[in-house]
Amino acid sequence: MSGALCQLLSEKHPMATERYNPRTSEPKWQKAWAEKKLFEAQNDDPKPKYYVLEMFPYPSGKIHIGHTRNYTMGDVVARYKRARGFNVLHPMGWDAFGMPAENAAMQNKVHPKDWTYENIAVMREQLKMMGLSLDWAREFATCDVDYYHRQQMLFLDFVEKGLVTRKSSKVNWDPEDMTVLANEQVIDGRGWRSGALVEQRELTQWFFKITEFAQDLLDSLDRLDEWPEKVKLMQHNWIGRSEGLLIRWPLAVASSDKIGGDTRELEVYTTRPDTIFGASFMAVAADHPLARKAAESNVELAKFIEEVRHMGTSVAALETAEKKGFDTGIRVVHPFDETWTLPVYVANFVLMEYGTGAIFGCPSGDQRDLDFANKYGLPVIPVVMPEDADAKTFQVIEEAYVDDGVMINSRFLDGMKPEKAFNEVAKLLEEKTIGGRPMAERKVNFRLRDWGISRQRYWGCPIPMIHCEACGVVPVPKADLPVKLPDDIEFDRPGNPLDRHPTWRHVKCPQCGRDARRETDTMDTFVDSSWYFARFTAPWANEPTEPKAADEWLAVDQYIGGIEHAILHLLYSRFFTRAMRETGHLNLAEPFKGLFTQGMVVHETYRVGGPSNNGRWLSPSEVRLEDIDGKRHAVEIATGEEATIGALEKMSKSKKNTVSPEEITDGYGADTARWFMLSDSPPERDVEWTDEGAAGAHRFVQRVWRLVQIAAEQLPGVKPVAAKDGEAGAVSKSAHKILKAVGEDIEKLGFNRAIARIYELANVLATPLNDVAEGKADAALKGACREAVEIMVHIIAPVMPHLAEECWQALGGAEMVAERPWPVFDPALVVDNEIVLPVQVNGKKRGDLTIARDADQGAVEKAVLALDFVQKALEGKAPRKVIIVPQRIVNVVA
RNA sequence: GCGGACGUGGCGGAAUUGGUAGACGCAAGGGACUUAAAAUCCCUCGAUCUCUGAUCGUACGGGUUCGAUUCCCGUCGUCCGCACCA
Repeated sequence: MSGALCQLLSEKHPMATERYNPRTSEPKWQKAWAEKKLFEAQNDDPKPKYYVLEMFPYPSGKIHIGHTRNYTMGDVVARYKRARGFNVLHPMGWDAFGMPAENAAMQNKVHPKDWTYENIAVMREQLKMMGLSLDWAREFATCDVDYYHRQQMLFLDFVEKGLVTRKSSKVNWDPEDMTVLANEQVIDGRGWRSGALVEQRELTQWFFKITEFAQDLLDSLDRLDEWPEKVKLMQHNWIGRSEGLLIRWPLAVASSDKIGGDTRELEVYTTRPDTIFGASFMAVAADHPLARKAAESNVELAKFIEEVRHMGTSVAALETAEKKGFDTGIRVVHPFDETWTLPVYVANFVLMEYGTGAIFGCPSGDQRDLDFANKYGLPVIPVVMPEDADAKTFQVIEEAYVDDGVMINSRFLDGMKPEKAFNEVAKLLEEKTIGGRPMAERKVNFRLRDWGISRQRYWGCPIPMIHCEACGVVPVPKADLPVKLPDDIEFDRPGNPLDRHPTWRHVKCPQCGRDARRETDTMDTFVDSSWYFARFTAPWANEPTEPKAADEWLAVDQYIGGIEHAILHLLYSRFFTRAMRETGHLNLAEPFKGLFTQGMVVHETYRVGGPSNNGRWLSPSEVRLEDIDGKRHAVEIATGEEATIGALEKMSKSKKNTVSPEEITDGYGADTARWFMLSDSPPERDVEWTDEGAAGAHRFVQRVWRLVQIAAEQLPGVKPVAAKDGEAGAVSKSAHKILKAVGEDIEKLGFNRAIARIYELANVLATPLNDVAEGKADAALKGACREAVEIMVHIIAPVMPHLAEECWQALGGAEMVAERPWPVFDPALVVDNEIVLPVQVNGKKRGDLTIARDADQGAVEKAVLALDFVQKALEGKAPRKVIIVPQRIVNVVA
């Protein structure tokens, strides 16, 4: 910029520039929106529908900034879609059952109900301060009797349809507290409270038969084209369909006799029957019937099984533990060789839940089997080798060979490809018989297990079933619902308070009228969150849904939530929608049309007393950051002690690196917080909260306000008109290009890109608006500026709705921006007549070519070859090749 | 352990999905204005060198291509999920 212009800009404008004050503006507009009920969706609205939903929060006590980023994303979409003429449903609720309420009850002697509803009240106010365009009329909490009543109705309908079953499964048992522990409550194999060694226990529990939908849940993934590929892949792998062979290995006669003689075979599921000649051992789960049988006469083995049972139930714990086995002494006979017997081990890495709970180990073709074989001195026979290897010298010692290749050391299979060998083994074993059955059967197996929903806890939805000694398990009649949680409970002892309640569990059997007892298990909280999105479509309904409303609103057009829910919550919801379809509550299979998984908000951590485990964590507000010789230091304000700056981590209470929304809204206002959270970082990635970033965002708020004030004072009554040429034309072209880009970016949830474009528009407007203020603008520039400012106000509105309203009012707008349509760009203004083509020589950029947009390839080539830097590079020779990518780039190969 | 991602200046990131690497913002430095400060405005800002130019540069090492941040193979690092946290 020239010195003269600098001088002009520095001259004081005649008007006083008042700073924008969010503390007065934001509540004012929030009230105005609420009074007009702008965000309450009507089910009978004839406009096209759009359902945007963010995963609802657990009411842990306070909203933190991570929540608000999530909700702001949804809010931007909701406000944008509303402006585009959609009937938008954007509801909010509370995932309100769960363990933390019970923990609070035990620690602080608060009733889980009071604790939860108090938290909800606090968090609702926090959300309201953020200016989210939510339909609060549809709000509910999953712990509302009204909601779990309908969930019990759904449960009974599922029971009737045969979608519910009872079976035995394992839980983490804390022998000291006499209670069931969640996986997260098991730390290094011990109970988090008692410190006692946890053991596995079998309990009869309730399950939803999600496995009946396994194939459909898998196949339907292909049609979810608005889901991230990675989530679909994760679900694909989780469902884990495999085609394999069930092989029945005969027990050696001596072995069979040893364990009583009535067990004569070992059933094994394998996806690699082709490697059957590489087998060197069998391994069964610790709770496999054969293991138990063998342990009856083997004290050492019983001890080993006991040890395995102390590992906790989580797969991660099992698989990261050292691979261990114990030889049962039992031997099986090889299906293709009666003289070949193999040992049967009990192994800690074999899971009873998967397949048949027994495997055959082929060390050369599986790394885990190889490690196991090496540890216990079992033979390693390579049976598949790369096609170009030599069968005589090919060896497997430390590293298993798992790729495709050719069969070796496998008798009649030698030379085949593994796939053919698979079919050959299957065919031959299907023909053989054992105990009157074929020795092998082809079987499709899923890794997916049925969904265990029983929880031995108080704060959850009671399972509406009754146990009668005469009639068995009887459903509570629908007329007797809801089964309400009793309020008078004690948390003075661990365990489930429902179990020891004096009266609650006693009930008459609905069938025979005799004394019976209620089921005291409550449902997994994932059940609550598996259908809340459907309930939002008619939260007033007496039935779980109003099927018409559900079918009209669903699927959710845009669902937004954390990647941590990529598997369980989303898979369970997909199951639930199918089950609700079978029971007539709605009529679709897939609940979420578009899915977006956003990143977390992270913050540095600070601790004093060294980085070791005994350090003391400090919150950002307790720390002063200093810059010494370019190095950042953190000092505890209270003591002056130097604190260690730790890694960026997910905000958590334990590490005290949380930032609450009030810390920003109290100072800068909600719009600044919303703007900052969406700028810079792409929404799917984590965002680091920094004070500098928030301050920068706030500077922009004030900058927009200043620009609008100039326009409001200098351009009153000026008609907004786009210009085609000159300085005014440049303003209009930029404004329309940016308007177009911002719309496209929001559609793609590219909020950070949209924000970068809006910054550009503000930059573009700065000089012309100053010209206007200096009285140097002609009518065309005034009209163009007025139009561009109005565009700017509308495109900031989804992210900074309060500021937009204040600006629009200053510009003399009659209605609120929240009620106004999205501006329309002029297609003629978003294309340029001349384009600048980068010109490369041998793939390196050497200059530009400015040429008419519609110039044909020949004209482009001619113009490029005439450029002096191209001539110089060619040294008078003809180019070997000229690659012209239309509208993109030119590459001259010399 | 298994599964899934990510890695670009001092920092957050952009790059029309194979076509100008570093848009936009933050931080930093310099300047204007001011009695001064804040605020605001302007300029510079990947590295190196023989500095109006050239070379290198997108975690690291290879490969495919006229052209690679983008695709392929390998290595390293960070993060998420693993079924009773929500």
